[in-house]
Amino acid sequence: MCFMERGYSATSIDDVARRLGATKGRIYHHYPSKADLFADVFRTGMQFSFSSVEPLSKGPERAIERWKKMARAHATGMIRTRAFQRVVWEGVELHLKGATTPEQRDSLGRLIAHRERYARLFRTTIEEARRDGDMQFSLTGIAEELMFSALNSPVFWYSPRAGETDSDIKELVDQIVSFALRGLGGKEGSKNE
Amino acid sequence: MCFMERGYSATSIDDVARRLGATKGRIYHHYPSKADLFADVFRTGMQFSFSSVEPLSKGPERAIERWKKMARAHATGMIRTRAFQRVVWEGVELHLKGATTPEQRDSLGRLIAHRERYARLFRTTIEEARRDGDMQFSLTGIAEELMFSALNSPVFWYSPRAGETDSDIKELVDQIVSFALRGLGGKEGSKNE
DNA sequence: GTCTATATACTGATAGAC
DNA sequence: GTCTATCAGTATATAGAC
Repeated sequence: MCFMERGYSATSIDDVARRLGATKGRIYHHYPSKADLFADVFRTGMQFSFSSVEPLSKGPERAIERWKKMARAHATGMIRTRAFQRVVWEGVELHLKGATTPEQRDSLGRLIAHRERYARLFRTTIEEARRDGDMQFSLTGIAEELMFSALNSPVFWYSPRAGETDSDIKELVDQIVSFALRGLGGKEGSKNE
Repeated sequence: MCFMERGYSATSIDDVARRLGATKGRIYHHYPSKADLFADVFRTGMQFSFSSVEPLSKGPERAIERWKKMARAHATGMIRTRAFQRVVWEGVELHLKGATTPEQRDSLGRLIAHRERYARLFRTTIEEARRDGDMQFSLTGIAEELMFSALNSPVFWYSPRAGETDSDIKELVDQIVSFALRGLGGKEGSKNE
């Protein structure tokens, strides 16, 4: 499933096949419909994010430091896989509107549940940070939306500059995470690492 | 041009005509293509935002208070016209990718210029606030993107609750603006008004 | 100016040869 | 399992009657 890192929705299934170096027949042999293809891609992407962030939430550091690492990993992932993330965004917007066939309900349901589990990683870590006195807020629904809006935003506005290094991206990510942290009401303590 | 406040892209031109109470012929009599229709709608929406925010940038208050009013007006507008804004977003994403016909280049160019003027309203006001000592940051490109990401975000996550009052929305907007202000590094001074 | 066909092109999905 | 047709539906856009 490593094939598509650029985009398929709003680009036809013919395009997908072409990029894969094959034809539609192959795709429809594996997936009954385009929506199912999308669900699989979406799930793969979510699992990738989850498995890169989840370990960070269990580290030995203070909760706020764990949150910072998680947020950095998330934002960095968004930048690195932005083309993919855009497609996911588009697909979610599309399939959430379209009256999903009843048979695809639980497929969509599982996807949403997975996203919820992912959000919970951040929520519980922030709750710990609040108990540590490093955050003034608990993560209400709105605050959570605002936090992810900031961390996800580079998906839409980032575009690589010529000769950009990894350390440039690291600095970019630091700005994003700092913005979100300050926004949430956290203290921007010592620069670790 | 008051006709569409909900959505037209990804909903066909037939739908637009139906909602207008007419047929395709009329639309194609006024606009040479769907892209031109979109450009006109987009421009109208931008001018609406601009004309509601621009006066606020010229008030007598301290710059940071003007910025707060501007940000509140912007966020409130995003919530109130979220369906429209979603369509605009979708259309921009679509038309920015598609190899625009050379004849529509300057149409798109003017649109981008208008958006740039709008962003400048916020930038100059924040610059003044920085000189007043109320902001630590000047508004770099990244900070600007993050700010608008936060202020625009309710377009995607807000949905009205049953029995929601204007004052509920006001509180919501306050949370959004506070998040953005803190994120930018501003002091969250006295609650005015 | 507005409506009713209709041309043209593209998409998701299917059937059947190999 | 993979490819080559091909169907059916829908979209933008156009031509011509009124």
